Amino acid sequence: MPGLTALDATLLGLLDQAAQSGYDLRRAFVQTPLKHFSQSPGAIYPALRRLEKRGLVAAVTAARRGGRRRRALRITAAGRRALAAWVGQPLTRADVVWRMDELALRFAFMEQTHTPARALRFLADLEREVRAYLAELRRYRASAAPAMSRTGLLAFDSGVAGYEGQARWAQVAAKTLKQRRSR
Amino acid sequence: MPGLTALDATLLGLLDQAAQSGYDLRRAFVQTPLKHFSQSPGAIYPALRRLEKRGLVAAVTAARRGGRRRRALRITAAGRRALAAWVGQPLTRADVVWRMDELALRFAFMEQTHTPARALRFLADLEREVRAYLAELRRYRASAAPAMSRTGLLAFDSGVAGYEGQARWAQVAAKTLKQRRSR
DNA sequence: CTAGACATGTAACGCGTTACATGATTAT
DNA sequence: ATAATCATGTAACGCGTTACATGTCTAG
Repeated sequence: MPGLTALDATLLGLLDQAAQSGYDLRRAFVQTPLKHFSQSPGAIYPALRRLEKRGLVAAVTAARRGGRRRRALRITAAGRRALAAWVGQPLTRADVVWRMDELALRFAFMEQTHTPARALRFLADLEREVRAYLAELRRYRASAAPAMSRTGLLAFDSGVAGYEGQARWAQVAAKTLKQRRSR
Repeated sequence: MPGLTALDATLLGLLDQAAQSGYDLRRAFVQTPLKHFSQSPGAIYPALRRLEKRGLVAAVTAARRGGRRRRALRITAAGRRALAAWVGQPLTRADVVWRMDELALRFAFMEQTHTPARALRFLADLEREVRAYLAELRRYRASAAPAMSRTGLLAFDSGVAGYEGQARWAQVAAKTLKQRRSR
């Protein structure tokens, strides 16, 4: 069984919240900040087909309510397991370097698939990995800065600032989760 | 003439700094934070081929210095024009939503292709577009927050914090460029 | 003379994007 | 009757990733 793409996982996560049609899902992508993760029907419909073929989603009795035939989809037990596995993957340095936005998605769906304690561990792992990568970036900056252009250096610093923000966010998010948990 | 991918543009930008071989370029990707933008030879070599076919880069007399044959490449006049056009594209909302990292790249290479005044305009455009998008995100948050899970909301806030950081960075970078310019 | 670093590639595969194509229903 | 909206797709195309395949020079 191959893994899930970020789009696959997002679709599963939304279907886990409520059964709905491909059109509803597409609207959720287009009309909300989820648009960041795709919005073209040429990606969403084929992805749903693949998920159906793998048994991770299934069609529910097609109600037709105005418009054309509606094929509402629901997530299956196997689908929930696949989503949980995707969310719960070990957090690696590679994720931090290449897939930071996917990490945010994984955290967003964590409440649907894991315990709050697990979410806290995710945040601790994230902060650790991000700070380790920050140290690497600062070492690189110290050695390469003299040869870089001004705009090159500023662009680099923008990336560093982004990771610093993520590290801070992980701290604050952990604190928030703990507070809400104790009440 | 089709556009350039981010990888195409990065290769052109590096070759604009110094003529070098595919292997040198690949090393630059693997060993520096450029790794964020790819590192596989299966992407870099085909991209170089395409650029050569389009006349944007050209081989220089192949010196062989240890190892195997080395095909050093240099950027052509057409290549510099293509790079400048890529860097100087109008900055759109779509860039902010889907291609934030490419915007950083464009700014990084801006000193090679444009005047400092143009770099300042880029930063002003960036800040304006990011703040406009932030307003949209906050409107969405206000309406959708009640229905969102705790981790979902926190993940959303991480994205908001990221964009806030970018807006602040654009301000600071502009100030820095102006200072260095007046001295 | 073998191992490893140097240097350049290719083949298979999957996915996403853009652009287009329908068909049905509601509003004017 | 026509336009717009709802709803679901497909086809072409390009690109990137992973994994593999060489060939050459240097160090031990």
